[in-house]
Amino acid sequence: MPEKSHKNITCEHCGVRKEGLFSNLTSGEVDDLNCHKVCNSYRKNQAIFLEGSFPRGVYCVNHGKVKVYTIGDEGKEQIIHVAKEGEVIGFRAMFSGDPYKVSATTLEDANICFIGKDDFLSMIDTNTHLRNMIMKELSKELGDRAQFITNLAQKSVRERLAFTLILLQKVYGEEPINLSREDLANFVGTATETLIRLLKEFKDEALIEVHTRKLTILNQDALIRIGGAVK
Amino acid sequence: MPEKSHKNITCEHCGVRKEGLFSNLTSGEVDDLNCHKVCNSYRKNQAIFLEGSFPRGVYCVNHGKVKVYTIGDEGKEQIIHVAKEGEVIGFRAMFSGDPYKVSATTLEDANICFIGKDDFLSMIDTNTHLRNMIMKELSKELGDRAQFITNLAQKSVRERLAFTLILLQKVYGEEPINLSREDLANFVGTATETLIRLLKEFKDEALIEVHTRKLTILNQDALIRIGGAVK
DNA sequence: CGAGCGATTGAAAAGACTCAACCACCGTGG
DNA sequence: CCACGGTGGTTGAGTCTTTTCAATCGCTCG
Repeated sequence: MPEKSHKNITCEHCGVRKEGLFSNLTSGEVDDLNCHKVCNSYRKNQAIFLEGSFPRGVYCVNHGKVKVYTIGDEGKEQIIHVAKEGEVIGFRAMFSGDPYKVSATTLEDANICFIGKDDFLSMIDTNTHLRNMIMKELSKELGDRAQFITNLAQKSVRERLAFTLILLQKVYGEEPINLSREDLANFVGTATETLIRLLKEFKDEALIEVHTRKLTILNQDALIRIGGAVK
Repeated sequence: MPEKSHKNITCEHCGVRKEGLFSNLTSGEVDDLNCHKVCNSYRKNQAIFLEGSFPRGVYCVNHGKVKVYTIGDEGKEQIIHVAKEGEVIGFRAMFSGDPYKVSATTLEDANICFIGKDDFLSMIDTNTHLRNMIMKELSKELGDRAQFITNLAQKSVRERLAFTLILLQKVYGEEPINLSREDLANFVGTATETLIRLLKEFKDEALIEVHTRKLTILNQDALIRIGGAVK
């Protein structure tokens, strides 16, 4: 269970709303959203929802990074996406009628607001703009995953690592990338040991800077040359 | 350019409509759809749309199988999905505002109806049921791709081939699976030679029957044990 | 009949994984 | 305060899967 936040955020003043699904709402719609949401704070490595369970609503990340992943047959995680501030997660399951096909867990301490399924769906029903944003987002993610699939099938681990670092840079922005080696390996789709060896290569080639968990990209162009551009 | 069909299909009598996106329409809605669609026939290996081009509408497969794929950096195809009769393809790009992120090409002679973008979008706007079907379908595909990603990252080629055969059996139904070795390899995500060797293994183990291009599954349970179930 | 494409086979090489050991750091409890 | 245990990170060696390259085969089509 998430613990109650001491400090509730109002959607109106939410600094990260302008980026995501809930941007461009009218002030009435923002009020509506605000009434229906509940703020919760999460500790690092706390589960938000789990594959196989039934969805009760959607989660809007106010602060902190979140990994979205599936568990393979051998119990190994495959990270599909790292969500940042402003992103709404778990809405796919609102429409499919199925239980979650993925799990979500915080990568650091986080503030995440919850909007119940009924409230969310009725907002969608009445708000054309929001609905279009959702469909656009579903479509965008579908395209992203097509590229992810192609990368996994056709690129070497070295290439995929370069690609993943470029992708993560977009998530972390100015801050250094901050993931455990295991999480990074589970995103790239490789063994932890292989990942560590390749990170060292990149460090030796002065493409990245490594401070324990914190990775900084030094030569973005070279990484793009290795891993290909994010489409 | 697709050639004109000699025999137009009417949506009302379309035998494959009941399965897909356009099932459960009122008869008025079916008439509406019928007025806006254009029937085309395609030859085997004919492109329907290409990655990078701008979408003009959606395609409803009336007869024939269609591969949906991306082209990797080295020019190699990665098949993402094989669409069968009744499926609507290319609708993702209706909402994203982007050009196609995937290409689609017929795997055999096919009849495919076209519905223009404006007509399609206005149907969505006015038809809640259709809209819900679309959102459900987008969501379902997103879940499928999450499993695809996990399989590629974590399973061996042998396991992926078994999984892919089970998947393709659902597409081909009673008929034998009928793909070139190269297409099958590009779906599994492996080299053609590796695929051929593994097919022989499966044949020697009496899991499948091979007649040149045509593959029949003899032992479904064993393949599921090897490759895991389709979620 | 010859060209050409798809399918097949063999051999060698490369890439990645596994396993095992070791290190470094951190927080805890004696 | 320090020993202890645990977790996450790192390294090395060996193995195995998979790819690559090259050659051959078989069939269809013009």
